Amino acid sequence: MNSAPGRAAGAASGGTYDDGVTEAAALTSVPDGGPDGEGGTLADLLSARIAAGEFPPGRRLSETALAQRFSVSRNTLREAFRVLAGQGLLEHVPHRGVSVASPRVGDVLDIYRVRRHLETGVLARADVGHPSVDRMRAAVAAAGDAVAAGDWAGVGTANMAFHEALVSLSDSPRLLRTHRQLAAELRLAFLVIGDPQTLHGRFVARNRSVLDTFAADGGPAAARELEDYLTESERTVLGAYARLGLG
Amino acid sequence: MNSAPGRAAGAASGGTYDDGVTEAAALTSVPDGGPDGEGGTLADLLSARIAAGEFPPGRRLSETALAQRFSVSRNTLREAFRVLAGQGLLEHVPHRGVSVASPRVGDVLDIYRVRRHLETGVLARADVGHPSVDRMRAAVAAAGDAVAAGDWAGVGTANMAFHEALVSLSDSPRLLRTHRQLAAELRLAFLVIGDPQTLHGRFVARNRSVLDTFAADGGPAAARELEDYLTESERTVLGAYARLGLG
DNA sequence: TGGCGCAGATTGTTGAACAACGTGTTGCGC
DNA sequence: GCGCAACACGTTGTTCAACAATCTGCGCCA
Repeated sequence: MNSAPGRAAGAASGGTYDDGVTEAAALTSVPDGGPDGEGGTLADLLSARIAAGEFPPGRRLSETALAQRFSVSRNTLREAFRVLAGQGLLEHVPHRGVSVASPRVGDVLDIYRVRRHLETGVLARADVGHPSVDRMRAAVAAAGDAVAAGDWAGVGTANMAFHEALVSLSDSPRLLRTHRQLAAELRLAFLVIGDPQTLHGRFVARNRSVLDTFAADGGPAAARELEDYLTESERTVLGAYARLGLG
Repeated sequence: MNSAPGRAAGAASGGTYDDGVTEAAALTSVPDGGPDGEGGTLADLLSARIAAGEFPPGRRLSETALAQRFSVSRNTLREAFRVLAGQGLLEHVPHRGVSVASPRVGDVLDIYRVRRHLETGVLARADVGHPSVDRMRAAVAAAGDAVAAGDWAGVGTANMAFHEALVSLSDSPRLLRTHRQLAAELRLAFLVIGDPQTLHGRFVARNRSVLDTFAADGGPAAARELEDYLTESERTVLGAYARLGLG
């Protein structure tokens, strides 16, 4: 997977982030322990900015420019780069710098393969009375509200919260960590496509349905439904990639 | 400075690594592309040393001491720390430094849970004609040779090669990456116990058996056998932990 | 047109310095 | 003696300036 410069989405060119603006960010370097939110570390801040689309996939990140931008030293920034590269959010090529990862078709295939493997396995073995079921329910409700409000970004985060809660059914920190990384990478793929409505809008009902099946008929039945759901989602993403000429 | 007096062997237990010895390591910072081996980056070098038991689990790693030891700057070392911490090999507590991760019982449980989930799932869906089957066979043979030679470290690496080849059956880079990290963490647990013969010796025959079942009866049957195998391995590790008073 | 070499820009790394934080110790009061 | 606050020390966090190593783009020449 050489770093073919993902010039994918047209959005890449527009973002002139290199205007002389410097942001003074309050970085504590100590995790604030909050359950969610962007955290206090530079890596978390960068991660949030990437997820927000401020640095589109494929964008090259200059050390000096970004260091000035965030009012940190190059060395500190490089440490954050290593963390994010380890999470698959950044691609690091020695002597050629880092750029925001730009998932290719092969990556999308792999991500969905692992997601299917992971999520269906968890759901099939899960206990219907697990506390995370409430979180799944809350996420479904939040997604519904967001849809009603036309807040597609909110739909996206609620959708991700649903699947994260689903993986939490396993009570496995490592499974959850792996899934978080997958979700972050997948979000990059969504940014490549750049059409949140098509991507997330159709699946809020499916989330609810999976949850209902889980409550009524148990894990294995819900897992089968989830597998179809994920495959359809994969097809949607791949279709969008093909339409963009990234096949 | 290029002496490199290789005092490796036997240094494991006492581990007074803070004698003024400085090792000049040839670090290229560009991955040498080799399929195995310790690679050229500082992070890879550190990782190999940790795996070799030179820095035992729980050991605190002083920045200035290690930087001198490897003849690198503190900043460079800190970048390597971030990489390894992202892989779960090091624990990083802000303002308190990094130490070699020391898996607790809960970690062992989680690692084996994920391994079962991952490896059995892969094996159940795998194709009997997959090229990695040859690698599995080679690993089994290598393990047999190592047992015959009494080379328990060799048995351990061959065992790990077997399971890595098994996961390769999925053709999924991300699954493979996750498994590599799990294996690295598990190796730390083995270092905590420190009895390679008991841990690896018993399982070479089981590897061969799983492989034969896979070839003869297909993936699902082999997966069932593998699950029992992993559960027994987990029990062995947990038993050793309990015996050490780490329960 | 196509390859060559050079200059500029960027990354990789170093060393020193200081700030911020944790930790262990000292000394005091009780 | 015991508990507790102030202090000194060591370590980590971060910055800065500099240089080496490497990549990239451009002009040049055949």
